[in-house]
Amino acid sequence: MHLYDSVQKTKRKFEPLEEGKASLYVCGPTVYDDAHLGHAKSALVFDLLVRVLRANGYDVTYARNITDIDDKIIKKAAEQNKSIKEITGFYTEAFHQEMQALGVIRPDIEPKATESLEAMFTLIQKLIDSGHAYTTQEGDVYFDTSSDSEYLSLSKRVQEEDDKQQRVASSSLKKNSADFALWKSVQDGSVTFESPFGAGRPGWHLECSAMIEKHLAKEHQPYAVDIHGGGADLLFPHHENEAAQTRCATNHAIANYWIHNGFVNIEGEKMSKSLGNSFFLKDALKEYDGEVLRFYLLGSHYRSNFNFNTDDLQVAKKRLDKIYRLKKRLFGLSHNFEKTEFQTKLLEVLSDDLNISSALALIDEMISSANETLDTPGKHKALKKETLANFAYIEKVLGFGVKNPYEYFQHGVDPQTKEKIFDLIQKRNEAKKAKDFASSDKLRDEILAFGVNIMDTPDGTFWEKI
RNA sequence: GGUGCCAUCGCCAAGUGGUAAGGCCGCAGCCUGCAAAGCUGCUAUCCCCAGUUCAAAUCUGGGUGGCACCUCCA
Repeated sequence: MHLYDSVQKTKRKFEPLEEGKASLYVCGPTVYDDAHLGHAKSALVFDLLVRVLRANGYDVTYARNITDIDDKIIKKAAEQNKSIKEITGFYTEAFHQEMQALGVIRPDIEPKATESLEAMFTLIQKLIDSGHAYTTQEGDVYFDTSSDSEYLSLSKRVQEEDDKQQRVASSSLKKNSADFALWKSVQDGSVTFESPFGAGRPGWHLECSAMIEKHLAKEHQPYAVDIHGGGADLLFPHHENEAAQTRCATNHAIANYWIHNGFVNIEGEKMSKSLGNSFFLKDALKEYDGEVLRFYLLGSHYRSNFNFNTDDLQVAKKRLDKIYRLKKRLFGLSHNFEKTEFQTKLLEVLSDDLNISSALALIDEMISSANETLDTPGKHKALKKETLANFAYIEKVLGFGVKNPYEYFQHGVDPQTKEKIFDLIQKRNEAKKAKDFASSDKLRDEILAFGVNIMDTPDGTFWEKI
């Protein structure tokens, strides 16, 4: 398996610390608001990575954190006159539900900042003891970036030359402008956590380093985890700082491989609150089947920037439809899991830095070929079994085609409408039987008005929501 | 200003040295009462210029045009 390492900027063969095992830590959401399409993309990318690693036989330990200590959370709680826990609990639950709708598998470990404070204290103390951190007069603890000769090696940035000026300009008590808070002292009585360094709250970057040490890191390994992932924007400063803390506090680097997923833009514009075009996942899920969103968001390479627009989403749906139409042709048949050449090829392209486009091309070719054969007379028993086994593999590795095909095509249609459609189809079939095609075509138009396509097959008339 | 990424058919999008995958749209056809679905066939020489090479979309140099990050951010 090969993965593009966004720090070394090259594709590297994946060689885990322990043979047959893989550990993966991904930066998860800060739960102060609804998840947007960017969160979805990131979660989906690492979901795919975990699935492909597992398909390659790795015993994967997958951790994705929940940041539940944050200024924005505290602010929101104050605004809405709610407790921190109410806010984080609500958005964590919403996040979980939305992830489930997208078919994202739950991480093996989902650490929360509030449950990892001890690990953070340990890390801070180590950094203070080793001279990599200092306490200011205000009671804040900062990481001393000048004490780390490898600082900025991750993001390959050049140290700012204007440190002196900035120190004069700001009233900050930081030694270097790049220094970042490990612990922020809070004296105003707002939400605080007790610590050996006084009351306050931890710095964001520290959370991930601490959680990795607590849950994944092992003694005598050169790296704490095999793979560390997150959105492309996290490389600097978040991951740079994480790497610095871990490097200076422990005797290992934080990660061997770095994976960063590309950003989601909406209709060509960056998603942001200030632009007002934030596309919340919950809104998208009201309109589209979660699996369609999964298929669409996963449909182009994880590293490229993704331009979300509804036209492309419709195109993606059409492509996913093809999987389900063939599944309808095979509905009700049983199969054994047999290994096919298709599956080998599929895993091969996915193992090359998650080449989803090649994978989809293979799937389309497999579908066309199966349809072609099924269109010819005969029972095609072997082909059907093989195709079903292929579909089972696609479900497992890609999470596509996991639903009942009939239900999939009825997404978003309420029971009353279904009944009406059913009645109209009955009437149309009667008209057809009487060769009253004028009436049957008129009835078909009525059905079409519901946004529903119908198709006559040897097994009867079926309908699909367009 | 610093750092980095990208530029392939109308649209989406693979391919990092060996002569352009796949999907959508379009056209022609098979099937169908007609459709829909399915199937078949057709449709690009890879932003520009120069270079390296037997061979380049793929490497090098120079342009042009997009984009991202630079301590809120998946």
